[in-house]
Amino acid sequence: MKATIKDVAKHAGVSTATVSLVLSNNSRISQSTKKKVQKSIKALNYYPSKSARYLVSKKSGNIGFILTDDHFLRTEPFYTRIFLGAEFEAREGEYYILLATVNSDFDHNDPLPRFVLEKSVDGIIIAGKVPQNLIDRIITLDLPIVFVDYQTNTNCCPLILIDNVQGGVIATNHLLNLGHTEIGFIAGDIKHPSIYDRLSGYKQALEKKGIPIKNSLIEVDAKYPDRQNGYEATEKLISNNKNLTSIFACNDAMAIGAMHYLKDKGYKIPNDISIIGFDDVEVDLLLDPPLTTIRVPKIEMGAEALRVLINYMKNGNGAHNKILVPVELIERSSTKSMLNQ
Amino acid sequence: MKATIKDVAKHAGVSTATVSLVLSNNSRISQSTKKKVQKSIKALNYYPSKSARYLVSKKSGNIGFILTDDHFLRTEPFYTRIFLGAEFEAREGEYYILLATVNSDFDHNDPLPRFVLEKSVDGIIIAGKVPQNLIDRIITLDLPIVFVDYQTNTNCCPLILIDNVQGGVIATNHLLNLGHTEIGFIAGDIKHPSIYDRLSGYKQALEKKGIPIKNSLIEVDAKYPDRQNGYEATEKLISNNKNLTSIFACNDAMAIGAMHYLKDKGYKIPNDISIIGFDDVEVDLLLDPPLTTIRVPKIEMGAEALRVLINYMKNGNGAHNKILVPVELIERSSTKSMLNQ
DNA sequence: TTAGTTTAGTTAAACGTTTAACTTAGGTTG
DNA sequence: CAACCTAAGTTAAACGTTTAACTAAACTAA
Repeated sequence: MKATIKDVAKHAGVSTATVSLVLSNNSRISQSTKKKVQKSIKALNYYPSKSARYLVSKKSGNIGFILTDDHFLRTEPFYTRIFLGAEFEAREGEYYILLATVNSDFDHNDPLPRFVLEKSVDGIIIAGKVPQNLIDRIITLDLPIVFVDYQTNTNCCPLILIDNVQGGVIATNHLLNLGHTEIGFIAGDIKHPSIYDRLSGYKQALEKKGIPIKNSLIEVDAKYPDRQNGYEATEKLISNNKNLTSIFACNDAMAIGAMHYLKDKGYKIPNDISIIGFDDVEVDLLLDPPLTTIRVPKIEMGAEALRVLINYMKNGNGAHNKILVPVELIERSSTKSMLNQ
Repeated sequence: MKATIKDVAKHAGVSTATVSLVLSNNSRISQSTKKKVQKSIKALNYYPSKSARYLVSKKSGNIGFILTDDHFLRTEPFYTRIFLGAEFEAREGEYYILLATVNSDFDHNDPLPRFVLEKSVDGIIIAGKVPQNLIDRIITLDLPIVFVDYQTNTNCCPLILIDNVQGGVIATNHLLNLGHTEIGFIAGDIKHPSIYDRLSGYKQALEKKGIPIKNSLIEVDAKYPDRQNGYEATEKLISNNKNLTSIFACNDAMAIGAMHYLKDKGYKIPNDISIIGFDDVEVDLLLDPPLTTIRVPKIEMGAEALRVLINYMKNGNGAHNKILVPVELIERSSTKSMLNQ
């Protein structure tokens, strides 16, 4: 049978309160007693009952993690990594993470995730774009929430965001520095804040160099930034821009689609056309050529989200924090200089 | 403030015991009282406190889900789907699922997942191959466990397995029926029971047709069944078998690698060589040509694992159950008949 | 010496359920 | 009509913690 605090107390010859105080590292307990109690805890393999503990503290010890199921099931693990980052961070801590996926067309009579209905979480992480009406409903519950990789209009909660604008600048500058001036930009879902920001970065970088922005170089009509749409966007891009020498894809999935299209049509990468992606997903390395991209620290973002949430829960501060996670250029072989040709 | 059972009892003019009995649908309560209480529950938006409930029942209400992190992060979502299947199944039920990933080189002084140490789960699902010493240690805890998609030598727990032998037979028969006789088999990690079984199916099908099994057609030296190894295995296979007309890859990832190799070398699929995979992951449809494969019902397996576990936990039976989940042939365009050429 | 302070604990109530044991009012039997 | 049964509840203990309030001993200061 599982040992209880009473067993430990008896074993150590103290009261249960003392054991509890040792557990919470209270200074009222002498070193010698503390040692003694800790020995008993070890000896009996005692772990405090969460239920009993949370009963009195009125907490649940759980944190909810919400995202849409298609994000969770994305072919290239992106949100899965963010989730795992949170999981890693929670490993040593005192919280468990409960995952819930919602449908991406979640509507106002779909039920909220069970853990929020049942109030079994003390805080929530929302990852990626989720339906607005989900947010609206969840926000009324006044649970601490942090958003990761999604910027909502509600200015209520800490935000952990990729520095997308800066990423767009870095990617575009990389191509500019290589001597490219005809740089295509392909994306899906331009209303998505992240993608919009990447495009802004692209524009900023061009403007700074005094290069005019051509609309024909910007292909952002796809609905979703996946491989298939990358393929098709590239097709349009190429047919409208005969002098194109490089492509900045809003994410790696679209970049991969672009590579497929170009290969199919006999273009050599990077000799004919350079490609840079965004995200840095695992397969990039397996591609031929390996894809130059902007690395997003996914695991780290998940961990950061958890840290920020816990701090927010404990101290109540940081509600308006907006953390921009820096990105970095990962130079591989899909981009090449135009200069020394 | 959150409503408690006392609030409900007061609101409905009954005792707290009555409310509790209504909650558990006890027949001792009259219809009229039941209605009244349910109304109060709704009115107060009452949800029973898990902590209080589990305190007395000595349960945790949680189920642990364990897999290795590289499985969780597989490029093509496979275990992620199994997990999601369990999550879907748990949605309406009374359990929460706690995920823990372990390192694939987990060794005997790595700590067990926190939820098992802290005894915060009532049962465990183990998905995919995990290190044996993890299993050995976890098994001593006498928690109910079910394994999904992994067959361990310990004969202790319900098993949810893909019918890999049958899958191997179906895949091979498909190629045989199309007139192929030179069928290559590529795999990684042949010690993995699933892969071993798929090869068995391959052999069985050939034997049944009276076709001799040639070792040169079987390429199973890779360490892990991923794209890269699929690429390389195909290279060896081709160089050793000039008359090869078809390939059965042990999974889709290797099949995709094989397709890359063949395309790189100028082979036409399926005209020159037919390929069939195994798993049915999402990208198969995006390939050119779309990949013929053996579909594994991943979501369904996860759901089944949860159902079996819950039944095992509640009724204690089925410890030696071994559920073979049937697979089906998904015929797309990467395989083609040799007959009418 | 006395009153006050500090240290290192202990006591007991409280958290919100479940459930075995009890109660009470009406039947039903023989 | 006594004895028993049944239906529909109620009472109260128990689950394993935390923590505010208390205590007792040892020390300190005047």
